[in-house]
Amino acid sequence: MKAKRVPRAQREQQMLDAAVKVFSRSGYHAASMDEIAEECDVSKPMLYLYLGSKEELFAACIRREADRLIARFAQAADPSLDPGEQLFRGLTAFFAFVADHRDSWIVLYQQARAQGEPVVAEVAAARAEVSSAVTALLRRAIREGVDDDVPGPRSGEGRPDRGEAAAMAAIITGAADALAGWVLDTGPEAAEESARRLMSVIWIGLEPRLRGARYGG
Amino acid sequence: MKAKRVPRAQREQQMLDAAVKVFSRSGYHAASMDEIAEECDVSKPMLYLYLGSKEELFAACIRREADRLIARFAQAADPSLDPGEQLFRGLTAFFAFVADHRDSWIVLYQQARAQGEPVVAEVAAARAEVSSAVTALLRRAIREGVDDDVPGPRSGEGRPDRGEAAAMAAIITGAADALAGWVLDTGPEAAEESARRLMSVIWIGLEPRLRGARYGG
Amino acid sequence: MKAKRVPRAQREQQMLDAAVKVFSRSGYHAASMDEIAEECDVSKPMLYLYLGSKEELFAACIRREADRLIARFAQAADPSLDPGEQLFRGLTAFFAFVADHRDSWIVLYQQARAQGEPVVAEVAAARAEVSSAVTALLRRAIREGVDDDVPGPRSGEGRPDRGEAAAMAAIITGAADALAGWVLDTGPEAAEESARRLMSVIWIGLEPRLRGARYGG
Amino acid sequence: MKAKRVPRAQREQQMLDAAVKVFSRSGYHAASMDEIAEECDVSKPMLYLYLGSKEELFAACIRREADRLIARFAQAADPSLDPGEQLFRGLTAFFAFVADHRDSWIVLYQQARAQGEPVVAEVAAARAEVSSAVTALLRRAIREGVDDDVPGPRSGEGRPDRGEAAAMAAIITGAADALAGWVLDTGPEAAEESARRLMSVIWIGLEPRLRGARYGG
DNA sequence: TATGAATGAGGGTTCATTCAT
DNA sequence: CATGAATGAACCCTCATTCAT
Repeated sequence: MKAKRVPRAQREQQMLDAAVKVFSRSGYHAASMDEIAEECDVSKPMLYLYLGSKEELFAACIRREADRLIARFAQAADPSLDPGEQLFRGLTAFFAFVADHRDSWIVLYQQARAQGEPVVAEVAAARAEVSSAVTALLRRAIREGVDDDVPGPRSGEGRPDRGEAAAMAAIITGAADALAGWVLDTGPEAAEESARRLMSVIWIGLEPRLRGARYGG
Repeated sequence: MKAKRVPRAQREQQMLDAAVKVFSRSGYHAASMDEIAEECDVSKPMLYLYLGSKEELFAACIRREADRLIARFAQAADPSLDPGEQLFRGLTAFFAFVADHRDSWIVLYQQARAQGEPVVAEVAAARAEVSSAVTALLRRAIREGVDDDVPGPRSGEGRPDRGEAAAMAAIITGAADALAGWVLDTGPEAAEESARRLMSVIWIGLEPRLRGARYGG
Repeated sequence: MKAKRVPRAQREQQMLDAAVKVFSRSGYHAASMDEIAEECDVSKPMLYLYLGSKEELFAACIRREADRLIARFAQAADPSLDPGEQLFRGLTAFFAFVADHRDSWIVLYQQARAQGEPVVAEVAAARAEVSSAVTALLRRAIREGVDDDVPGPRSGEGRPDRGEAAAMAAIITGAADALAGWVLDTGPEAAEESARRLMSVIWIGLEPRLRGARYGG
Repeated sequence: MKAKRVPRAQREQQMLDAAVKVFSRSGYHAASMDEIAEECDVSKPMLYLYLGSKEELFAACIRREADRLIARFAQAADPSLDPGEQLFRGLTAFFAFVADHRDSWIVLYQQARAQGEPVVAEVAAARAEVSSAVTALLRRAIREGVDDDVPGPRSGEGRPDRGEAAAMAAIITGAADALAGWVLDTGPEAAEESARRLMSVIWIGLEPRLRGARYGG
């Protein structure tokens, strides 16, 4: 209908905005390119010209939103702080992001998991990046013994090996994702409050664990 | 090919088996009724006669698999045990289920989340049931003070209110789901080992929390 | 609209009939599957179910029509006859086929040549079969010296080598195709008349050539 | 990229060059205006400004290439020579043209035939011009008795009527086209050699025929 | 109980073509 | 002279769903 001239770079962002909105609302498969095109007041051929295909469009969404999320987390988790504080601030940033970008997070968390082979690579890459940020944090914590003046096994059988950090990262991100979903479902609360909730459950157990304590002796 | 006469109840189970397999392999939308019909060697009209529609078929899958999962969990989490042991055994049962019924779990965890409005109700109901099992366990723990001979605030500002148990349940199930996915991706391990991993992070923190301790004071 | 039940084998033939008609009328690219479906009073999904894709449908047309044409030619060119008579009868059969199956021939001759890579293989195979029938005939003629009681170089520099027979076959089939087109454009005539026209130009020169005579000494 | 100012006449030739290349490579329908525009480093609006539409562009290609081909043929077939020599030299020029302008010939011969109603007129006109050059040559030959000192029926029942010359022209051009295609497929050879091949089959028979001889008495 | 035959509807993709600059 | 931005219209293909047997 209206044919307002807009430079390419800007149009692409509009398109991604619309796509995230629609993918979040309907899911990847149920979303139609017509719907997305209409959402950003552009004809379908423009979508294809700029973003290539539905699949590539979805991948571009994932990439953009994951980058944003990671940036927020990384910026908040200042490495000069001690690990617990880092994680707390990172999680606070994460919950703030979810509250601000509801749609982005739904696409990343709910839609991204369900796709088949073609999209999975991009998604896996994005999620891996998130996880590895946390993994890195945990590894640093393990290396440094969390807190140098606290006694505990510096190394030994109980001490979590470096590979286990990945499992812990999975646990933490999974727990954070789930809590974010719960907050979305039950009504908003301050990001700090959510982060504290999670830390209260996780960190209090994680800290001893990092020093080698295990459940069940 | 051949038209073997099979009683209805049995045929329905075959159909559900095939559907779970195909939904897990291709995802809800990408899965076609043709594919499912072929998988269980039945003509499409039979599928529709017995299960109604694609949506209803999916809902039936969710229902059956969720029931199985919950049954396993409930059976393992003997209420006469103390809460920590209950949770440990429940999680062990859960990880064993995931290992045994890979497809079922993929459908429940990865596909179910991504669907749009029509399917979502059934899925929500199923997940709610899982969560409420855990929530119930936590509430009992809170009520009983976890462990009666340990000092701590029986009730007070720090004490988690009954509503918060739901948030904790979300955290635990989310963490368990994520860890299950991690195990599936990185190679198998004993269900007990996974459960211990998770308990090591979660329970050591959860226990004090249940008595009122919070992160950050 | 009408949903008359017709067994598959028969429907497939109807579809091929319609496809040949439409491809001949509009050309491969301009022809739409809708058009073809309507022509044979069947819905598009049936076309795809039975014939696979537009490309495969076209290939199936080529294959069927080429087989028919070759069968007619081969049946007429009784190998017990002498080569000239064989060729004459074969050509007569060819011109009769073109007159009877105008559409088939248009698809084979005019459409088949113009297609890109994907279709080209099937077409090439079909055309090769036609050419090789003629090539075989010519080779036999060369081997037998055409007519044993006529003097001429049995073998020698002037004698066409076996490879050259392929060039001659190309010439003959090309000439026949072109003459068929001319007849279609200028009005019908008896197949025998067309064959005699062609033989008058070609065979009178071909016969000496087969014995080694060349233009330009 | 860069917007070099180029005078119209020259730009049009560049466009036709590019169009011939692309049409030959992809076929008329599969060729896209984008592809053509890119091939000659010009924006699409310029194509439309100068050449009008895809159809007109194709017609312009046909016209230009056909003119070139006819010019080569006419220049070589010096009317002062005797008909056989004329045809031989004309064919040699033709085969040389095909070898030099592979793309042009593919468009003229393979693509032009397959198009639907709108383009067909231009193509028919071009082909008619080619054929009529040969027809004129043959008519002159018939009128002159080919070779005045050779006995034969100057006129009579067997003598080919003037209309039949068109059929012969069709045969010759068809045979030449087919042989050109065969040469393109099987590897290059001198244009003279191809012409001699064709003359060896055709002319040796054509010459008597022009004097009234027919196959089958 | 069981199925081969059939379709309405809609999705992704591409193309020739035109403004506005 | 030259173009980046934009679109209406079609086309190929697939799917959930239903008759008629």
